[in-house]
Amino acid sequence: MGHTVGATRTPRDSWIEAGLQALAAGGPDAVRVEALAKRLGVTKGGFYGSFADRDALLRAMLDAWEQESTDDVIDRVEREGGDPKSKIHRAGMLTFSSDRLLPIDLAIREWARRDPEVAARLRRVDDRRMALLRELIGTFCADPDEVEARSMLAFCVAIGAHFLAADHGGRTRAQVLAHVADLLLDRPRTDPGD
Amino acid sequence: MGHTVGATRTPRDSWIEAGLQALAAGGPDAVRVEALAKRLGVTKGGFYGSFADRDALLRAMLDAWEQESTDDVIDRVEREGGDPKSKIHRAGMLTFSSDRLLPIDLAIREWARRDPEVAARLRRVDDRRMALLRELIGTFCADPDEVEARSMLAFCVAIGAHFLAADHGGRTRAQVLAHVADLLLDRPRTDPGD
DNA sequence: CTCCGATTATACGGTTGCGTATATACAAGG
DNA sequence: CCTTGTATATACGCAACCGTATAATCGGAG
Repeated sequence: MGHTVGATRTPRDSWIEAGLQALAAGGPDAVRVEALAKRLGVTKGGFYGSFADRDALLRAMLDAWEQESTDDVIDRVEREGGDPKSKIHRAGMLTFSSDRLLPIDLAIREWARRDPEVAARLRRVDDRRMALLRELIGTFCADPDEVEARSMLAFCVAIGAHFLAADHGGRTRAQVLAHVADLLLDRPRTDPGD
Repeated sequence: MGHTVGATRTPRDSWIEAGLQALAAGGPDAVRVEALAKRLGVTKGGFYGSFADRDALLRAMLDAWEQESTDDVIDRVEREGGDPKSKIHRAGMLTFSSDRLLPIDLAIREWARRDPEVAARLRRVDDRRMALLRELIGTFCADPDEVEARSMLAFCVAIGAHFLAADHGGRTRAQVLAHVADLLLDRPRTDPGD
């Protein structure tokens, strides 16, 4: 009876990856089954063998993203070591400078404002990232309230810079961000008079 | 011959306002002519008397938003006076704490990432807001680079806080933001040793 | 009251997208 | 080579939405 394994011709992961690319490029509304099929060079015929419906794909996409942008990133940051400041930089680079993860992250942030289930997942991810930030900033800043404020600032800049359209009066965005990093990650100053 | 003015039964502004509400709630894709008509208690019949097509409505919505969130806000901030710090707070309140303008602003920010015309409008608006921030922060901070960095930080927090899902370890979001405001808007410290 | 012009309702054709049903093509077992 | 099970192509019904065409409706002028 059992003839073979029946290796899917276009595996489940292909749909997920194409879906994440579409999400990054055009938001949740751009994740359309037929468009993904076209992009993969097939028709939607095989889609419903791997997923019950479009919603199942969206959930699988969120699962993949959550995995990739928490465990994977944090593991790598911890494994490669370095001082706190360079760890923060590396964590930021891995998620917010990756051509792959950054657009997905931003799209999911927009999505989360309108879908509670997505918001819950984003909360889990952001909590882990903030915990990492707190831990690292706490190594050179004593006041817990100020640690929290600086972590919030660092996180908000990492995200907000991509939603901000303003110029900086001759300066490069990168130059301004370098100065911002100085303000947040140098000069421990917990209180005037040290 | 001229019989009357022909006052539109559901004026152009009604469509624009309904469109902005839909945009705030569901993004650009949620601005659908028939849905707005239903919301206004009419059918789409009269829509095409006020607008050439859906795109014309979208442009008119952006016009109205640009007007309302630059001139109107800035005029009011300047007219009501006060010290720089309270002006910044008032400007922030007017745009980023308004139940009306805030969701529209965030939706347009998402939209701008995918539509160059929207991005150009957002740039105009953000440039004016940043100019105001620079001017106000410049009143108590001497170094122009640091003024720029602090302005960037303030703006990024105002936006980013709404895209951030993390908790703050027992603290309220408002408490953290208060400490953030202290860091950014107090303690002029341009250099250690003043 | 009657007529007129502008506004809106209704009906239509075209497009896009989801999910299902049926038929075809492919890879491996016998 | 033929059988068999799975993956995919094709075709279908359904719904939402855009923009247009035509008919009904409303408010004021005469």
